[in-house]
Amino acid sequence: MLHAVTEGEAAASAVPALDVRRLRVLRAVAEHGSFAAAAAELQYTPSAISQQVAALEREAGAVLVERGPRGARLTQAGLVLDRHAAIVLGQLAAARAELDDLARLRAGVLRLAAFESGWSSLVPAAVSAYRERHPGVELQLAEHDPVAGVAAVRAGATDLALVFEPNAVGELEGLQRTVVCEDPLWAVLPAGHRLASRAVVRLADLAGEPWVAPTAFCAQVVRRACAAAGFDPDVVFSSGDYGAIQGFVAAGAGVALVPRLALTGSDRIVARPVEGGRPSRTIATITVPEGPRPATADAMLAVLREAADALLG
Amino acid sequence: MLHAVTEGEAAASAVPALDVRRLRVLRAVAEHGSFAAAAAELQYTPSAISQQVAALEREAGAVLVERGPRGARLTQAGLVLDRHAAIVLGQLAAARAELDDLARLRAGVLRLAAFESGWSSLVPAAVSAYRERHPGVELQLAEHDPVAGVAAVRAGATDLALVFEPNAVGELEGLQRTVVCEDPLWAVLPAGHRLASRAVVRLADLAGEPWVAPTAFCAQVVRRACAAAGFDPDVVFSSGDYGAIQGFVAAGAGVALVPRLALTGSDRIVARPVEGGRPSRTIATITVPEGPRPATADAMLAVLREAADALLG
DNA sequence: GGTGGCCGTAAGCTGCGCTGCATGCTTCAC
DNA sequence: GTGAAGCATGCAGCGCAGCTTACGGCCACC
Repeated sequence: MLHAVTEGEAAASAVPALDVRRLRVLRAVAEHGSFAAAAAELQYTPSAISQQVAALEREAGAVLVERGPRGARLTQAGLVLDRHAAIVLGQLAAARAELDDLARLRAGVLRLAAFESGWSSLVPAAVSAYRERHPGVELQLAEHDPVAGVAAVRAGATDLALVFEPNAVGELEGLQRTVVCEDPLWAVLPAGHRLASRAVVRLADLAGEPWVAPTAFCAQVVRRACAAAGFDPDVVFSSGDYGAIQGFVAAGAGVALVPRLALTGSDRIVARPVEGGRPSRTIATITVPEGPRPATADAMLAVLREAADALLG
Repeated sequence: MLHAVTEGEAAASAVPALDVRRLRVLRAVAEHGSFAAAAAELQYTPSAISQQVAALEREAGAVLVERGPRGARLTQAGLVLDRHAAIVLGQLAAARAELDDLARLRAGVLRLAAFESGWSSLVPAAVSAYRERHPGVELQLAEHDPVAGVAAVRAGATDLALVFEPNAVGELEGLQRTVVCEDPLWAVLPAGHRLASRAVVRLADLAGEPWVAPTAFCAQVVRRACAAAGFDPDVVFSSGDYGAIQGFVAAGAGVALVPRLALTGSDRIVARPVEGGRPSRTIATITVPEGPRPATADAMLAVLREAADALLG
């Protein structure tokens, strides 16, 4: 260090900081009325107490303890410092308690970002279970598409992003991805459709139908499935919302592939599992790695998995 | 130490205390957003910051800082601890400020115990000047005879005892005595007395008079003065209160010796200096020694001396 | 007048915590 | 693609804070 000593350093050396360990010693002396008794409580020798108090008096710039043959008693300055010491030590204890609450999920925050169709069943079920299990944790919920969700995690704006795949998210460098479940795509047909009576639908049988397809991020999910079945769907309508898509199907506009967790259950449509290839989207969570990640996020991941298991049976 | 390790100790070693110096480091990291910048502010090397934060995370039992290639960012636990750290450090600063106020007499308490006749002129004058000079200091006043005053100082119940001598106070072991002034004894005569026309009275001339004398602690003061003048006063009335004594004299009951600071100034009596031997009582303060003594007491001693000079001038 | 309890000082040793340097990683510029 | 810069981190080394032990002075009590 070649720099000249700054004013700050000079002041700091002239007025040394009050050492909290020594405040603890002062409190023990005040409580027990003698250096020897304080030493016994703190598992030190009386000599150590004497040195600590002397050092604290140097730091405080005042005599804090009146020594007598019958023990020790605090001076006015000592009483003042003792009062502040009680607050400081109490605050440190409060800090430790809150850290403990955080670790044990009795307190804290979870900021969750989820894609739109997650809100139809998975997220509500998980949030409800989470609130019941960890009532002390504050939940802050937001809707983000996968790309925005990952960006939010990277920016520190959210703790856990629920995403689906395939998506347009690029590299996950420095982040952690954990699979929640495989969400199977089911064929959705108008109630009177010729294939509506079948328990299972082959995707190739829908090759010639008019299609209602999702837009934007969800588009890839359906397109890949159809490509795997060997055809390119004839899209007559499209929407970014699976609810709207199912509405179009109910109106007889065409057929669709919809993730099971996004099904609405209207009686004007039928939803059927798809055989051959078992098309699905993957639902996963994105977080920062283990260390910096809050415990509230791990707990939410567990709850999300349980909710998915329950919903997908 | 043969005792087994107690639970408290085991817990203390398992959960080390949060070090306040490290909280300062955490705050700097939070403020500047990187270990390197925090190191620059605190005049440390980045390595030291890294080690301090690592140690603090061990103490806290949680990861506090999310390290990235673009700097560092606090985790939820880190933010919680940072919030508490702000309070703790603020409280320490407040403690230092209050100690400083105490040393500079902008705050604090002075507990003053004074003998009865001190209240007639000396103490009111001193208290008035003290309040004006140190308005931040709280004054707690009590009346105590010299013996009780010294006992109160010894017990820590008062900071400064105003006493007179001679008195019945024994050893002052471990206490400090400081003379405020010599308070001359004046002869007090009824307005029409045969010696009332003299500017100065010889004590021996009053040997044959009927006397009004003080009782208790003040008795010695008068008895010694008369003994020094070669006679034993013929006491016809006595009272513990110099005001009452002067009332008796005004009523013509006899003559008296009264300290000048206890004179009332009635026009039915005359007070005259005494020549030969210059009898007096000594007014002094009793305190604990220099170190433990609050600065408020030293200031009061100075004010008492000034007030005495002004009154006796 | 001895004895025990109190606090204070001196000497010595342990361990914390700093520096300095080298390393791995990422980002940016050319 | 490659070099330079910035960041965090691990390791060796060393200074110093702060503990213990030992001893002394002081006072009260027996």
